[in-house]
Formats: sequence, structure tokens, C-alpha cells
Amino acid sequence: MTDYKSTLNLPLTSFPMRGNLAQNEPKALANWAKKDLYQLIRKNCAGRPKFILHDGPPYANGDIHIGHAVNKILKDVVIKSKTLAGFDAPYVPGWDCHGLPIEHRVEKKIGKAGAKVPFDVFRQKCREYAAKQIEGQKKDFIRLGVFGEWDNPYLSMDFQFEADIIRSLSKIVQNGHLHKGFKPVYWSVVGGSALAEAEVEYQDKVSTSIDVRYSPRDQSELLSKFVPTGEDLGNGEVSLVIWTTTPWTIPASQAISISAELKYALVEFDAQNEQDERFGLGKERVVLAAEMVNQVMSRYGVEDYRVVGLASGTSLENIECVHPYLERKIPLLLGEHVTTEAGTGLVHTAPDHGADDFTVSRGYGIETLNLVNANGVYSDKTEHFSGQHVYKVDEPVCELLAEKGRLVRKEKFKHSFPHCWRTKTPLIFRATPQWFISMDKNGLRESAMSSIKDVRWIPDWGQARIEGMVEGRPDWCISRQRTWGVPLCLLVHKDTDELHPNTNELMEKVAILVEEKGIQAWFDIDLNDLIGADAKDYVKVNDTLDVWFDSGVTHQCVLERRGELVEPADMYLEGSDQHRGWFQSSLLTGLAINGHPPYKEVLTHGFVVDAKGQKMSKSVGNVVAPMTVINKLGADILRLWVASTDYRSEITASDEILNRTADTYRRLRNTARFFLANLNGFNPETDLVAAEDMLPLDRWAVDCAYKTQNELKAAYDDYNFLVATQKMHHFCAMDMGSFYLDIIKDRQYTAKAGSAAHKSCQTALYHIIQAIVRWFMPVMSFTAQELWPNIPGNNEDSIFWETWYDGLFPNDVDAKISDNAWQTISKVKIEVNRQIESMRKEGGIGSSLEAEVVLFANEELYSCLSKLENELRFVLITSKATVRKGDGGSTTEIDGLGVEVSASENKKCERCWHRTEDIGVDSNHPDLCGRCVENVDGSGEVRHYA
RNA sequence: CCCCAGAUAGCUCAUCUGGUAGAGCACACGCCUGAUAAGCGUGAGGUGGCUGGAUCAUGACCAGCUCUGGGGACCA
Repeated sequence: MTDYKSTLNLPLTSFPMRGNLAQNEPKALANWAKKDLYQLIRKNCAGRPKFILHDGPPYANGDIHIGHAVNKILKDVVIKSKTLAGFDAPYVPGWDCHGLPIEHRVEKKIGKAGAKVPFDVFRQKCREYAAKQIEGQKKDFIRLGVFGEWDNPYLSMDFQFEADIIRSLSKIVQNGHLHKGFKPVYWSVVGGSALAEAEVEYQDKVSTSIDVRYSPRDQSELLSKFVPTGEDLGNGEVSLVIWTTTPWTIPASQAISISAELKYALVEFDAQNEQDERFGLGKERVVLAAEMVNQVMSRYGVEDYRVVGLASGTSLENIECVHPYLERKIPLLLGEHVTTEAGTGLVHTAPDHGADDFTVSRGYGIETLNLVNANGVYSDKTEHFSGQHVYKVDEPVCELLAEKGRLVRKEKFKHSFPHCWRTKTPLIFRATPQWFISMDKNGLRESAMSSIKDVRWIPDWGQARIEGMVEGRPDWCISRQRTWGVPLCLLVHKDTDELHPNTNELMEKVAILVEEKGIQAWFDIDLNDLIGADAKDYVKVNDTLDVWFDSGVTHQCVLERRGELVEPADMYLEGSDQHRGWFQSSLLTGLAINGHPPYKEVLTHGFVVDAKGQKMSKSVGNVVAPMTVINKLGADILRLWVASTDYRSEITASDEILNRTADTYRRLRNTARFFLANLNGFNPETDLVAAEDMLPLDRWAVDCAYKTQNELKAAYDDYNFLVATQKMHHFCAMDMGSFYLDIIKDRQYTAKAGSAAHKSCQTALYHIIQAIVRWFMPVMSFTAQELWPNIPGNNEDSIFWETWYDGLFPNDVDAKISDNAWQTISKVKIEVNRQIESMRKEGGIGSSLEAEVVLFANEELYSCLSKLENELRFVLITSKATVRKGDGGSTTEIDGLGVEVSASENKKCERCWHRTEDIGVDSNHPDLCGRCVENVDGSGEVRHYA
């Protein structure tokens, strides 16, 4: 028997079936770095319209987690798909470098700035620490296959950047948005600094709640306000009872707030308390909100009590009490924040330590006392408690109150309480001088609200989200009392607190210095050098800026600064938490400086959760580490996972999902490989067949790719990568794998090499793989580049500046076999497969080429199927296929179609494996069919349709 | 406590404006051995989170609830 295998055009390629991504991707990266691929892309995209995706800087601390990976990959997919769509899309990654977290790490290593280490040394150490963190993160980001200007990223600690932050602040001052305020802000006593709202997190805390008696200065005056409910106003000492969960604020107690809306009751009772006899005074009278009497008495465990008088809240305004243990007047104030949800309806008011307290007190001309130092210790002017820490003073305060007979009740109280996000310690409110960007002083809130509408928010609910936040947010406190941050660089008058009249010029002078020497320049500068004789009247503000300000002004420090970038950016793309972070800080500074938002589109993605939908946390142990995935499966798998999930809500990651993704990847890769293998020997320069000369089936395949590509363009354009990947997969697995490729194997392998039948097919394969490789590129970049040089005729060394393949073409309107006809044929094929399968189950046949089919068709189907003439068998992959009009065979799910399958009784052609009647027609080839003889010895068979 | 989003086959997702749920993957079984740590075929998988309601009819509309994620408020 002759070995005819050598006469076949079998697939051949050096492109490996298995990607070995974990091993091969690093090699590709090294290669790309060597030829400076990113700059090559820039060079090749020069002159195209720009698309600017501006990178939101990750904080320069810690290893990258899966959230970082999702964010960077999505950005990279956007960048690459925009490049594919014909844009010049540069990407300058950046890092956020200043701020508390880094300071904490450095403190742990070398000690507190100013105490153990000089400030300048400390700042230098922070700089070095951040730089090291950046190197680590950068390495991992690059490994993800994210393209960008990694050799020259932006760092918020670059001297130039630091200087531009100062210039940005200066513009905001010029535009009248800055103001100095003095009010209670969240204060981290451990961190020793004010915190922004965004830095506050709520945790459960068990506090000591106390009920405290305040005595009226003039008992009869107070009683005169009450209308007796019975015969008299009862007996016993009179006091007003407040309830608080922060005993440590009692030293700063300056007033009691009551509500104008409420009635207050005078209650007579005897709180002889079993727990601690010190709390009870015997028979006494207290003032409580009338509607809370039952609740309070029940809390005190008192059953026997009597409401003896009632008074309106308003009538009690300005009544004076005395501090429980100090000679201090405590007036009653009317405040809208007083509610009956908890407590007594009388609210202890310490303007130093509460926002409402501050506001109410200011209305009555009561100032703050400033008893608590930055480190949380009571100052010298604090009677009884000077030198003690606020965290430790609750108990001593209670002791003192009990001793003075002022404590009615003491309990443990569990509630949610603000904590410092870094140190995880409870926060206090502390009144301090701070600098604010005012939301309303110069219309910032108003312009923000209106310009939000000019931005495209993806998904659209992002707009409502940020509107809600901007609408209700307080002024932005931008000052921090920290070391590692950009200084505010303001000079204020010693007496008047006014800014220096030449503030903006001075800030520019400082900026120039900072450009040379970094932020340390401000701290080193001698005022005499800066303002000469004025130096004696002015002091430097030593506060640093909130880090959110740093990243908020990247539109100035990066977009405006770098020639290849443009402000406003086309897109900002971050996690949905940035509505209150970067999106907002950028919006506010953009408006305060330029009068417009720094972005046109804002795309947000959700957070990564585990298989059960739970958020990932180290303590739960359900984290998926990106580098683990990459080292096991490869970056292209991770990228495909990101692209194939709906990023708008939570993004689920689990071993199963990633393994499924790897399955999908293999299918895509292997389909592409099959294209390459069948293009073996094909030279597009000489072998490409004109569209009109191609076989209808091949035309159909190109048309199918053409349609798919249009869908992909739309999907990429809409940032709908999920749809894009699904369509790619469907095309590869279904349209190609189970239909077209399966069918053309026969022709591809057995037709005479170089014949029209063969070249038509290869032409289709060529066009389609050129398209596919580009479809893959934004998502599976490593694989796309690996495929690229294996495609015949591709001499360019990189795919990464290619645009959509324009060599695809739709089917002719008057095609011999229309799209509809192909669709019908494909459905018929499925029915035929069913019948073949049932025969196979009975053991009648194995391969479908062992079968012969007869199709019984109605008029319509007949005219469709008979178009293929005797080539229908190739489409059905059977050895014989005939169509007859009328009924017959097994019924199918298609109306008017019957199918009859039988095992062929003919011999099998050794070469093409079809079973035909003409095996051995040529005595030179006794084992071949006539068709194969023609292909081996003749000029090659002629195909008309498939 | 309030607001937003999501809840459809083991997994990823469809199901446009209501008319007895669809793909692909995974799985099972089989075929092939000329894509071979591949390929093809067939098949089995869903009380569409729960409960009510409107409708001739709904997974899709309304109300309430549960779970998950996100955000906000309160937290004196």
C-alpha cells in the first residue's frame, strides 16, 4: 500500500499548542524592554488623534493585590483597544508618594520625626521608602503586560511635581477658594493629625456612657419655668441630667443643648442604686425630655417616680447651670441636633469636641478651650487632668463626678465609632486651626454640580453617586499636621492671621526652590530671604497638604506638564470607591483651577470578591494574589479573566473561574494555531485569491469574521470587554471550530496544493487570522504578539500599533449561496448530526464519513440544499449526500426535513477517507478514489461551493 | 436607619419595550486519531433569591423581604 499521507497538505506550524505562559511571558517582556517597545508604539502612532487615559496613582506602599491588577489591566485593555481603533493612546503611569501610611512605616523603622530623627532626615527616609515600594509595584505591573512609560512614570514626590502642587494651591488661593477655619475636625491622637473624611472608618467600640447632674445656678429661677402637673413641684435637689459616651470631654463641657421642639419634665424620684450607693442622692428632682422620662427611668431601674412639672424647651434657653466640678457657667442652648433617640434630651456640649457642639456654641458666642494637645494629652490649663491622656481619663472623670455626687449612672455602651484608618485607633474631635477649600465661598459646589452633568459616567449611576457626595459634603480640610507631605507654603500675619499680600508671588518663588530641592526647601527657607523686612510680622504655616490634594492635581502636574498628554483627559478609570476619592478631588481642584472637570469620561469598576461573593480579606484568607495566578497560569489568563467579567459590579475570582478562563484561553489559542498550521506554505503576495474568485463557503467565513469584527468594534468602543471576549470565543469555537474549520479540513488536506480550491480556502484563513490576532491583542497581548510573526507575510516586528484589519469583506448581496442559505444549511447539518449520532449509538458507524445521507426536503429546503449540488457531502462531512423532494426518512426538528442515514457500503479511499464507488478507477492507485487521483496525478479537483 | 447595584444551569454571561428560559465553557457518553496534553458529535443540567400583587399571560411590571457588594447617615 502506498503511503499517501505525504501527498496531503497537512497542518504544520512551529507555533506551540501550549502557551507555557508563566515561562514565556517574561522572555517576551525582556525582549520588548530591549527594543523599547513602548516608545516604538509612540513613534508608530504619532500623528493619530489622541486618546488620553490618565492613570490614577496607586499609593506607593505594599505589594500589588488583585484589585490593582484589575484596575491596571482594564486600563491597558482600554489603551490597546483605542490604539487598535486608530488612536495615539499614550499611558503614563504614576504613584502617590506622600502621606501618613508611609510616614508610619518609616516611623516604625527609625522613630518619630522631630523626636528621634531630624525632620529633613525623616523626609529623606520617606522618599527612599516610597521609591523602593514603587520599584516593587512597577515590576509587577509590567509583568501584567501593561504597556506604559514605565521608565519615566510620574511620582507625586518628584521635585517638579511637588512644585506644581504648590502652584496648583496658589491658583486655588488666587481664585478665592481657600479659607482658614477653626473648627473641630477628626483628629487621630495616635497619628497626631487631623484626618479627612475619607480617612475615617467606623468600627464598633465599647464606650463608657454616663448620666451627669448639672446643677442650676439659681434653683428657683429654673423651677419658675415649670408648670406643676399636680399640687406642687415636689421635693429634693434639682439638677439637669445629660448623657454622654465620652466622659473625657467633661473637662471641656461648656454648655447644655436642648431642643426648642421638646417639652421638658421635672421628675421626682429616688435613685437609691443597688449597684453603687454613691450614685444616689436620696429623693431628688431632675430635668429630662418629657417623652424620654419612661425610657430614662427604666434605664436607671427606677419604678417609683413622679413627673411634677413641665416646661418648654424654649423657656429654658439661657438658664445657667454650673459645671459638675468646676467654677464654670454652663448655659442652656437651643440646638437642632438634639433628638430623643438616646440619652436624656439634654446634650452635653463641648465645642472643642463635636461639630454640632461647635456650631451651636458659636451661635451663643462660646469659644473653644483647646485643652487637648495634639498627642491627646490634656494641657497644663486643665484642672484635675493636666498631663493625662484622653484615652485614659474616662475612669478618673467618672470617679471625680461620683465623688462630687454628680454621677447618676455609669454603663458600658457599644456603638459604631469613628476610627483612624491607619492606626485603627478611636478618633476624637478636636478644634484646631485648619485650611479649607471652601465649597461655597466662591461657588465651587455649584459649578461642580453643574459640570458633573457634562461628564460621561460609566456606568451611568456613577453620576448620581458623585452628585450625592458633592451636594452634601463639607468644606475640604486640606491641612495636615504631618512631616511627609507637601507644605501649604503660606505666610500668615502674626496678629491678624491674614495671608501675606504677595502670597501668589511668594508661592511661585517657593515652587522654584522646591523644583530644585524638593519640599525640604520650604522648611529650610529663612523668612528674611523670602520677604525681607516683613519677616518679623509673618510666620510660616507648617502644615502639609492632604495627600488627596496631591493626586487631585495630577491634571496640573502631569496632564498639563507632559507634552504627549492633554488636559482634560478623555478618561479616568478607577474603582468605584474613587467617587469620594480621586474622582472628587480631581473634579474639585480642576474646577477651582481651570473651571472645568479634568476628565470627559469616568469609568468605574467594582471590587474583587471570592466565589461566595464575599469581599477578599487577608484575615479571612480568601485572597487571590495576582502574582500567584500569573506564575501559575500566566498574565494572559489573568487579563482574559478581567476582560470576560462584568466589571461594573463585583468581580468574582476563584480557582474554578480562573481555570475556566484558562480553558477558554486554550480554545482561542488553539484555534489560532490551526489557522497558522493551515497557512503553511501560503504566501499572501502570490497566493491570495480575489474575493470574487473564492468559493462561497470561504466567502461566508470571511463574511462571518467581518460581521464579528463589527460587533467587536462596537463592544470595544463601548468598553464592553465581556461581550468582546464572548464573541471572540463564540466565533472561534462555533463559527470556525465546529463548522467552517471542520468542513474545510477535507479540502485543505486533500486538494492539490496550490489549486484554486486550496488557495481559496487559505485566502479565507489568511484574512481571518489577520483579523483574529488583532481582536486578541488588547486582551491577550502576549499571545497576540506570539502569533504575529507566524502569520505569513507579516514582516513588521510588532502587532501593537496595528489597527483593525481592513481586509475582511462582506458576502455579495447576490452571492451564489446567501447568508440565509448558509444559516439553513448549518441548521440542517445539526439535524443530520443527530441522526448520524443515533446510528453511531447503535453501533452502525463510527466516523461520519462512514455514513451516507439522504435528505427529504420540501420545496424551500430543496432549493436551498440543492444549490450545493454534489458538494453537500463535504459540508455535512459524509461520504454521500443527496437531496430529494418530498417526505421520507426520520423526522427532524426542522419542518419539511427528513433525514435518512445509512452506512456506506463502499470502500474507504486511503487518501481522503471518503467512501465512494470509484475507489480504484485508476489502476495505478487501486486504493484511491477518482477525486484523489485527480489531486495526486492530475491538475487538481475543481470545487464550486465548499 | 437610608440610598444605589446585583441575585437566571457547576462557571462566565444573554434573554431589547411582559407571551411556556438561551449561549459558550465545565460535566456525561460517544466518535476520530491527518489540530492529538487537540478536534468533532450527542446528551443531561434551571420551581430565573423568597413572598405577595397587578395582568389573559411575566424571570422581565409593582410592593415587601432575604442575601451580597458599594455608598451615605447616625455615632453628643
